[in-house]
Amino acid sequence: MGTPKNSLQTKQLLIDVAGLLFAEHGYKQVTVRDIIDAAQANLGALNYHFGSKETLYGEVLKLACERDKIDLSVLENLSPSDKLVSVIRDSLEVYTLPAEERWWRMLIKRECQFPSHMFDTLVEDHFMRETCVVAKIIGEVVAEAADSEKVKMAIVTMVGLVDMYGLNRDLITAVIPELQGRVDDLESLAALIASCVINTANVVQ
Amino acid sequence: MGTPKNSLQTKQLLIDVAGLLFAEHGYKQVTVRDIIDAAQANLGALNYHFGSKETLYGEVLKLACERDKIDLSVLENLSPSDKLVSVIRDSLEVYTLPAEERWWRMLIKRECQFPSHMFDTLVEDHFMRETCVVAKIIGEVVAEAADSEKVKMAIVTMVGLVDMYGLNRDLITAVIPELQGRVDDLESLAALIASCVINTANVVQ
DNA sequence: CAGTTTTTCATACAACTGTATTATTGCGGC
DNA sequence: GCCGCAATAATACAGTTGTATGAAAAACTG
Repeated sequence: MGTPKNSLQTKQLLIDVAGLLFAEHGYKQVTVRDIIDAAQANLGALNYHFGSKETLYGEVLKLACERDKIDLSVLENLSPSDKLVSVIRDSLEVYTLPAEERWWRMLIKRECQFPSHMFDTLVEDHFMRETCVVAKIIGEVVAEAADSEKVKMAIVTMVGLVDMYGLNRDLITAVIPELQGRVDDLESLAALIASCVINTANVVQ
Repeated sequence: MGTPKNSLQTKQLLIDVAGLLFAEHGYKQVTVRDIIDAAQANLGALNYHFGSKETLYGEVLKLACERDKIDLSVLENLSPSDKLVSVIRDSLEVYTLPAEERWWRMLIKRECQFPSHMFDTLVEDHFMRETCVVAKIIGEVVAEAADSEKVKMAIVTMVGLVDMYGLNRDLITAVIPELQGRVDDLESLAALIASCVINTANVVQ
């Protein structure tokens, strides 16, 4: 027996498969046997590479953070307000992708729903950075300092609405089926959210 | 042995304790032994009254829906826009209460995060009804029909922002500690959210 | 090719989890 | 006072879970 594939392949595959499963069903709901089955690997392999389920989760979350970084390259040469709409649209778009291509975002949300020992790391290494990126963009649009409370509140509004219209799109259409077309129209949705973000910055004093 | 308290007391206590635990840690994370320990009851009692953990959860969720209904009595004699702000403030206030007095809201959110076999019931028996109540209030404020898509989108914005500023208040202050004062000022927060709700209805066409 | 290291595999194990079983206790009606 | 019913208690059990072990296979090194 023992038909080892490339070691790095197996390790990376385990992380990827675990990420998908953790994101979809939550950490506790997924067993190590679910993971090795989906990865067509062996219990020993998981134990060998990671030692424990918890350690595996740590590596999964680290990968998720890397993949979830905002892509700034597409924003060059855009006006401030177009940058904002673009960032929002891209963020919404993530939720329309098949699960295999967006598990990292889901996983990060799960970590916020059930904070683990990695939560503080997530805040410091990921959210802090991403928040700064968004702050600069919004600051330009509303002509305020990026570290002003107006802008910071606007960020919160943005995240809240992106989560609602993106993450909870199934909930929305379950309760209000007539909105199906609305939540599918990412362009209009992004414009709507952007206007609420700007509105927030204007209302806060 | 066997020092039975009043039967209804024990059953109700189990539901209440289970609700608190399920809401805080999630269904799967809580074991039946956690529940009976916290309720100072016995495994047999749980099995006798409910037969299974899943059935217990069903009763817990049903209770949660009852307790989460919007209280309309405080809204009489208020102007439409004051009604809206009042509903938002009350909804935000829930998240400032100690866990024992707000587990029902948390539990309902958890059901949305990890839908169980009860999800459809939750949508039909709870969300549908609550949505209609809010729709009427918003409809009055923006002078649109309660079943218009403008109003329906405004509801989504409202829920999204209440969740963000309420449910995720710990996340907000972890990432942006400077906003501590902002998320504690429910009155200003309610006004802010209301303005975004109205803005949504105006932007949507 | 030989020797070493890395990786995989099958299996074992103790702890935990939901549920069932059986006996025991308290209470109301006669 | 006693009998039937409702409720509680202690224990048992089978299935699952995360992790450990040791042997086998592959990959790498010289």
